Amino acid sequence: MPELPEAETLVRQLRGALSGSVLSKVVVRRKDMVTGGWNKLKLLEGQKITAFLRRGKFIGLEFKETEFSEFPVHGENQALRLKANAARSGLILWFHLGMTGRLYLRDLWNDSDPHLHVVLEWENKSRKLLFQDVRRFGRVFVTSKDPESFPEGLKKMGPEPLEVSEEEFQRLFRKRSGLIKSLLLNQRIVAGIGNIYADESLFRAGVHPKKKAGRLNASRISRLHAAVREVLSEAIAQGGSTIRDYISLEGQSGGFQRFHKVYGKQGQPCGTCGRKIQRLVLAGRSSFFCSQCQT
DNA sequence: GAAGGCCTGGAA
DNA sequence: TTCCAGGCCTTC
Repeated sequence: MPELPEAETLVRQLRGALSGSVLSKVVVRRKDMVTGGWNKLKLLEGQKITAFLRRGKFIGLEFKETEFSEFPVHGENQALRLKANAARSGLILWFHLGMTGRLYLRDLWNDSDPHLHVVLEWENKSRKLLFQDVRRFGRVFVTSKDPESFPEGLKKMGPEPLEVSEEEFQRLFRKRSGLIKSLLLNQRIVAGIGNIYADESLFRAGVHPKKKAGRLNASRISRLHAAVREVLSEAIAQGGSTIRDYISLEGQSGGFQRFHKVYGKQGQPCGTCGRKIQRLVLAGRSSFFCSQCQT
């Protein structure tokens, strides 16, 4: 459920709360939540955050070795040399929140919480950054700054929907045989859209979720492009949507769920035409739509 | 293109 | 007790 607007909200709040902070301690409480070697997180201890990134639904904290430890490492200690080399190019700590992942700040953490997987402590800061995930669909991992080192999911991700031009958007969906909603959810085509914002965007664009993309004419794809951008921008302005699990860095709920027109509203009247909102299952997920307004 | 599996808590 | 939520990957 944390989709692009929720990730963007968290990134903005992280930027406000942790800019320039030095990571003093990493506690990995559940190693299998970290892909590609949990001990790589340990390399980040002593490093300073230099940038806050978002790509699709992924949240990235970019680190750089602090000035003191930037001195070249002499001697035969391989681990230290590797650490120094890695640090020189810059490392990124990535989070994907899956469905129930949470990233938030707290002074204290509960050692008996089985869902608290990673704790990050900061120099001169009492608050810790906690990564919690009940259903464990989320992931944490470290890469270098070089996109070639990114895992497939990040490397092959499609363009950002808030940046993609209309021409490119047309190209992405034109002549495709797949169902439009499946394609919207496909991160390799366009990044960051999940079930909620796919349904809301399709409603706004007046497009039925089971419409084959290739059957949409240019003006309808154009309308969908605009709808996606509007829905995502408005959701960001509202701090995302909280259906059940999502909370912001400060533990607040999002506000955009109040503006949902179809998601989760099966049986309720459509705000535009009054017909009952319907639900169908597509690619294993619920799809909510208005059969009158969406064709 | 569909379906199953991962995973858990809460609803039916 | 069973079912359902769904991001993402694998398998058919």
